[in-house]
Amino acid sequence: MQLSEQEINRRKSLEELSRLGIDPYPAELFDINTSAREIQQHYPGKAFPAVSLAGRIMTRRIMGNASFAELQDETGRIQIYVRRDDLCPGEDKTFYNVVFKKLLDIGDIIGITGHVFTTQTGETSIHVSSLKVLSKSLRPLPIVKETTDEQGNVHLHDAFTDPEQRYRMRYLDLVVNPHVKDTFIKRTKLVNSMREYLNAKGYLEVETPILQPLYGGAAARPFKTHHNTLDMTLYLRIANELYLKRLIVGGFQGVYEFSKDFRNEGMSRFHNPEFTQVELYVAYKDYYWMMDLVEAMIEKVALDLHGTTEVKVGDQLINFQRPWKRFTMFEAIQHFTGIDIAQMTEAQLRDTCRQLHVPADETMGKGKLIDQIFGETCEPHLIQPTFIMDYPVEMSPLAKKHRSVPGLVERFEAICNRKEICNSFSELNDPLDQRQRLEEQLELGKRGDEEAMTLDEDFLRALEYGMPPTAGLGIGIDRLSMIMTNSPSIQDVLFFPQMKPEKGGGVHIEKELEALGVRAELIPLVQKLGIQSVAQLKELKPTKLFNDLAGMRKKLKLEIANPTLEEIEAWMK
RNA sequence: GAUCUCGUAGCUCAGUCGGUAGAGCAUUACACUUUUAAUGUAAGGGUCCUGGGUUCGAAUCCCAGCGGGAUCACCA
Repeated sequence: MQLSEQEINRRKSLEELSRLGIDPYPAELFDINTSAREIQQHYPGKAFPAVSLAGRIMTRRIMGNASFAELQDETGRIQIYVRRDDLCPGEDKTFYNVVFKKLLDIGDIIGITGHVFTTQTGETSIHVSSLKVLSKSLRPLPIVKETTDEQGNVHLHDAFTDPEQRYRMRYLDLVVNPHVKDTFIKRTKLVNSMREYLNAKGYLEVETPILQPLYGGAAARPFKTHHNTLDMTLYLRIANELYLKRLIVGGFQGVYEFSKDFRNEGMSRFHNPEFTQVELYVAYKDYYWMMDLVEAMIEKVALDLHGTTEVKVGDQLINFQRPWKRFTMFEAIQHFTGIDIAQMTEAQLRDTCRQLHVPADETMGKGKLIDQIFGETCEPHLIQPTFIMDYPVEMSPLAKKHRSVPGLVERFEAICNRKEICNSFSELNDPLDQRQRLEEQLELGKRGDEEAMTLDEDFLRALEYGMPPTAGLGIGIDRLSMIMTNSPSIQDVLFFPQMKPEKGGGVHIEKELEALGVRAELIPLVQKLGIQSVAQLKELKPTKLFNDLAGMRKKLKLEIANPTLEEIEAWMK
């Protein structure tokens, strides 16, 4: 492995610590009796004569025989004041002069004891009486500094902002970018808030299979895997709808599940291959009832997270206060375009698309055309939470037919900040109608629609035994978290968003090169040339590699013998 | 998949007309007993993403590729 100068320094410090009899990774626990936040909030109202806390060193200001450093724990930062003669009351000043000043670095984790006081500059600080190394950090931490100008604005310096680095190394992002932690804490609060709400209503939180023999409940391409013992194909679920409905058939009155679902589709600012939904099914209810529940629950979430129903998202202020605006899809289209499409035939809808400059093609049926017009002309205007009701039947094979309007289903979505945040129906519980709709989906599948639903005979069997009228709901937790935390990308609300694999970096390359007969002293040179695999090496022309290696040796001023061309040709075989 | 854009020190970024590669922080050394982006002095650190082309000469201009980001398309 190629170590940077700073990494080498830190490894040397590590050895030096061991030599001085200090275990850089001690096994025993370190007792903590407070936190940075607790001290910051309660001092000086409350005295802290004997604190013990632990955290990571984030800044250091060393001045001779006294030093300041900032310690960061889970709750925030606090300054510590370290004096030589406190740490080393006797003759031997090694622990301060060598261990603290030289062998510790930014990023190291230490535990301290001491008392809280206020410095001359007014900063609440801990006067350290003892210090213990808890974990030595071997890599330099990207240091973010902040200053506050006269207007009180905070400026960041050397911010760790590269999105790729932040997502790949979320642990670092969390250490150096404090607001990131807040986002994820809010996300968890959001889930807890919903869970409280649903539990208070007496609904049962359940778990259903992630590995499913048939994928259903949504229209999406699945991830496929294989079970060895059963020798069968299994799919990662794209939704859990069909399993939760089976539980309603089984007699539960309300069931819900926070579920990771998986869809093998494009990735974007709004799409990650695995994402979280909460799905809820309640017997003897319909979609109007569910609208009331959604309003109430999301309003509570906003209040729990922000203490108000108003949430700032980008430059919009979104208000989740009940009641939300309600439109049928036709009303929304009429509202935003002035055109009433309720009675239109397919041909008329196609004309309307042309008139409104909405892209449409010949494969689109009536339902798809309506959805297209809505998506193009209405969705971009829907900032405040709005319910859109009554969708074309073609697009909703699991929703019950509308009680009064033919061709529609009893379905609604809540749109907020131009995006769908939930989807809900009066669930289809007529087993014959359901079979027919799924068979239509099968037809679509045969015609090449990769997202068409499959036909799950066991699910239909369950419906045939009888499912009560039921209202169902799915809420995208990631999308809602984006809104509730003012995050522009789904990657900001996922700890570890899916990324392309990192390039190269195989640890075994050194051994493989050795096996080829490359001299040990030349291996770092080969790596320095950016060669990360044997295959890559073998693609090069021997003469080029020869030149490059010689050049690199010269550049690095290494006192080693250049490889000969014959030597290199031998590697290539 | 398309378009735009970026790639320079560990980090954040300058780099003029094509002419010896820069700053701050970080690192190393020394000084310093209340600092807070500590300070002062000194030092080390670079495949200027890769490959090709133009040129006496390329971080800089041209072409291709790789990687990242953004926008769009796809995503009931």
